[in-house]
Amino acid sequence: MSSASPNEEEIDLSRLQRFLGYQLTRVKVHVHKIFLHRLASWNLMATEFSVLLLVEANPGIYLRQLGSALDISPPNLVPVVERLVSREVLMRLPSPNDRRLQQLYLTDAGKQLLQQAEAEVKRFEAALDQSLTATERKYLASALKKLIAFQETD
Amino acid sequence: MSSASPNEEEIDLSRLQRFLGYQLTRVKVHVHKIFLHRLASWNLMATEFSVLLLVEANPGIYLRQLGSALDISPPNLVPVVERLVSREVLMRLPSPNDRRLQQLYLTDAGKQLLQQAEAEVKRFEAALDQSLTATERKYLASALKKLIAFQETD
DNA sequence: TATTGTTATACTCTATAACTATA
DNA sequence: TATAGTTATAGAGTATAACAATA
Repeated sequence: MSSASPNEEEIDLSRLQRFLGYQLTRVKVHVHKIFLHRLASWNLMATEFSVLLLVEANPGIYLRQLGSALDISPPNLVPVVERLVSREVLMRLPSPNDRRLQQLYLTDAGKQLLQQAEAEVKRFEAALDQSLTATERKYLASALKKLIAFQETD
Repeated sequence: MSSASPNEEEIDLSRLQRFLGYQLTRVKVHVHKIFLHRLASWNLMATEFSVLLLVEANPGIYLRQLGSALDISPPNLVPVVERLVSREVLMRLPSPNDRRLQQLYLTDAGKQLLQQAEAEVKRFEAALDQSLTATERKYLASALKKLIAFQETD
């Protein structure tokens, strides 16, 4: 054959791959896809899983607290909470002290859902961990901690 | 004061923070935000920057090749390419051998834009690198390489 | 038949402004 | 006035089905 299929030809990715930002994006997208596939049985997205986990760890948390913990603005968090309330895994109860506030709690169904989903996530995380050496895990953790604290200098 | 503002109260993030997938997502989002802010002067988004870089590194590349290199499906890549063509930084030329194919090239304006943007990205990447130790850089790189190759076992 | 690029569509995520009800 | 939650809206990313032109 004189002309191969375009997809089989060699593409030079080196100029892009040397950027840490590019690597982080690719890894996040890749890991996120497998994560979603694992959670698909419970019809949960990553954000929804995080919301359930944080509400169980912090019963009575307010929407704004949840949003700042997850870096999601209140307008963007409302539909997520709304979906979970509709599924009856999350409850919104008005705060007795301040009627502007809504306190969030898991329902019994929500606790059961989270228990199963978290077990699956832990299996996934164990597999991820096992793909790395102890040294890689150690310095990956410290590097990620520094990168999350990275701020612009100018 | 007997009741503090909700946002000032302590939220327990520990159950979430121990997950590598959560850490990766948070770091990616954080670094991506600063990256976008740096590129804002050139009115470029991360995907657009990647497209320009890959096209310059691979003149005449086809849309499908570009898409598989960036893990973006053809329907989702078309509007990105369209925007860049409208800005006259990217050119689409029909392939002489196969009239279904469109070969992509940078215009002179595109080359100039990329040169400035890439210099800015390199400054950003240098600052990122400087926030890490040599050991962290080394094992972060090898860990990310393994994670991008991670596949589901079942 | 199979493939490239494209159109259409829908859903999620993100970002901003403005509204309501409470304080 | 200030704040919590909400509504509305728009842009960007992601996913799938289907189409026309070409091979």
